[in-house]
Amino acid sequence: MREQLEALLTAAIDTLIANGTLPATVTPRIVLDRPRDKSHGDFATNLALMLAKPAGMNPRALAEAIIAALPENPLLEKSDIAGPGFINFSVNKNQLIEQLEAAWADDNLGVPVAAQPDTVVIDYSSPNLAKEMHVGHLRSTIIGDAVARTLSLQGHKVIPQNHVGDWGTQFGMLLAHMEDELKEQATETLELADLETFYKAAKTRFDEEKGFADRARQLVVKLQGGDAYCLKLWQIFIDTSMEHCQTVYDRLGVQLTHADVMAESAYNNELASIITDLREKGLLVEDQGAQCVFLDEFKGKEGEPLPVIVQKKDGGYLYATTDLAAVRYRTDTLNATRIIYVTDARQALHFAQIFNVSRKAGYAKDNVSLEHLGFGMVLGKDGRPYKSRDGGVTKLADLLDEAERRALELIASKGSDLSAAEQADIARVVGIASVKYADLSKNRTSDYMFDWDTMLSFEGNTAPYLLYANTRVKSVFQRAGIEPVSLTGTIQLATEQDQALANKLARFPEIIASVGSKGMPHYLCGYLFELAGTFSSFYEACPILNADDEALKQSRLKLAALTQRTLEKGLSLLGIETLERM
RNA sequence: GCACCCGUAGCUCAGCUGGAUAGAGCGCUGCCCUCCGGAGGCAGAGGCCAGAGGUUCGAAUCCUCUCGGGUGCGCCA
Repeated sequence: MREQLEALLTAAIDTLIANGTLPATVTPRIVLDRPRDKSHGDFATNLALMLAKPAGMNPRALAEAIIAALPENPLLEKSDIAGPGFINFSVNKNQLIEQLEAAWADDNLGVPVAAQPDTVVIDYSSPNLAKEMHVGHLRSTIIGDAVARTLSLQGHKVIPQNHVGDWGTQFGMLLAHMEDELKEQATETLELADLETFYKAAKTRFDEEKGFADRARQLVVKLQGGDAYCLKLWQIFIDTSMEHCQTVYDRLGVQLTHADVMAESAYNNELASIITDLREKGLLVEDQGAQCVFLDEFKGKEGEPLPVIVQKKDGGYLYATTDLAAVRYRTDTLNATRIIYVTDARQALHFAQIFNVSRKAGYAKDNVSLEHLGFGMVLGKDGRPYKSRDGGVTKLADLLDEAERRALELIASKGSDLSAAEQADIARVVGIASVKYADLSKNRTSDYMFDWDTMLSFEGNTAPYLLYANTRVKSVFQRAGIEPVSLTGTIQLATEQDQALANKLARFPEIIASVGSKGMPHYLCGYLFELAGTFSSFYEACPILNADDEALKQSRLKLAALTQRTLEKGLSLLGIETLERM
């Protein structure tokens, strides 16, 4: 609907340029607002105000000209000029109904399939396998998953890449500690029940035990030199750690699988050629023994160009090198047209540099979009980075346990008549959903405060509220014994509330479009919350099963079913499971 | 020192590429249960959008400066 109107306006502007009303030099962005005030119509544009100056016209006169130049169309009921020169559009009611009927018949609820699908590589989660997943990995994992799902729905080819850290220097100390543990256990397989404990033990020995650190360094060199024994130990560790990750992904309802893993180490064989290539392209400069690419766009402490170091003076490679190799692989081999990185906002400079070098080296041509979707930190109620009670990092598995435990307490306290098993399952869904939704509903770019009470509340923009709203709509159908698919009548907009709900439902596709283009899942959360609220008002004011006549009843059932499907689809795009009862 | 992000109601947060009277939720106050799940609905109070300039027909939004908070900046990732 928005797209249709944008097309109409583009046509109108073209007409005005063709007939000389507007200078050919203007290339206006078509900006359409959804006015807050209903008296301003369904859409509004400030085009006339923007173009008044270049056209040398009075804004209101120009607005009239734009309206006159709009092609004949069934979409608009009327176009009014308001205030200094806004154009307010009212959409034809039949068009609104038609759109909803189309959405009704569509599994994707009217979300259009991209005309020119992108091949989107989305790099997210990417934990360091040396440790167990902790809160720090939560945001990347679930934001990335939500964006990936949204892009898939839009018909893009999505290639998730879990760029796990499996090759850092800390693997030396882990291998050294592992070697000793294996000797003690006298087995081929190592029980790594608690990776975090194992890591801490190795770290302690590295810091305190004499000789251990040296052994660790030697093992790194041997490992990176391809020593079979070291590789074997390393592989055992990596496999175990990956299994831990997969368990967390499965619990979180994140779609990542083993097939999406493209570890750092997978690029090992490419690193030398990256250096050679950069040198051939004249981008490489040796500085203090290190191989660097200097970028004029980035200034260092003294205002001098900042280097990106791609090879250390000892010959070792760095994460910048690996990231460059990854860009090349993603464009050359995966044919990406869009590469998205969902990482901590603190890595903004790093990615700006990588993107810059990638362009200069030709790893990413102009037709490839490189995007860093940064996100803020998870803070505790004290405003400091979120920590567990003992002050250490919180393991993700523990966090999810606590979420489920708290959800179960909450459900039990409501006095449910459901069986213990059902309650446990509901608690699982509600607990996980609450953690994810609390995160996804916040603006990605800012830090947010992690607060159990708020996220588990049934009031406000929370997962429990939306899950409840969804089941409540479902219950209308259960009570009436009606299958939504059996509904026959067409939608009618009998009252203000029917109309308000219809308008809200019709906006779903444009919300999806903005989530997909900006990688901002919180737009969808805000929309779902508004939709649930609009439904509540509708539900309060409009009898459904007791509607005045059968046609109205059918219409309202259809609006209700559409609301339910939209909620469920929206939540599924966020990677959130829904419930039949709660 | 330089760079990036942030500062919106008592609290937690929205505010979509500048747009019409700055919005939610919690908390607070007051209404609404002969009615499909009250885990609701309706209404009210609560704001110098950190501050000062500037650009514009129009600024929470863009530019400059100040104050306050966070983060990053050549051989970790």
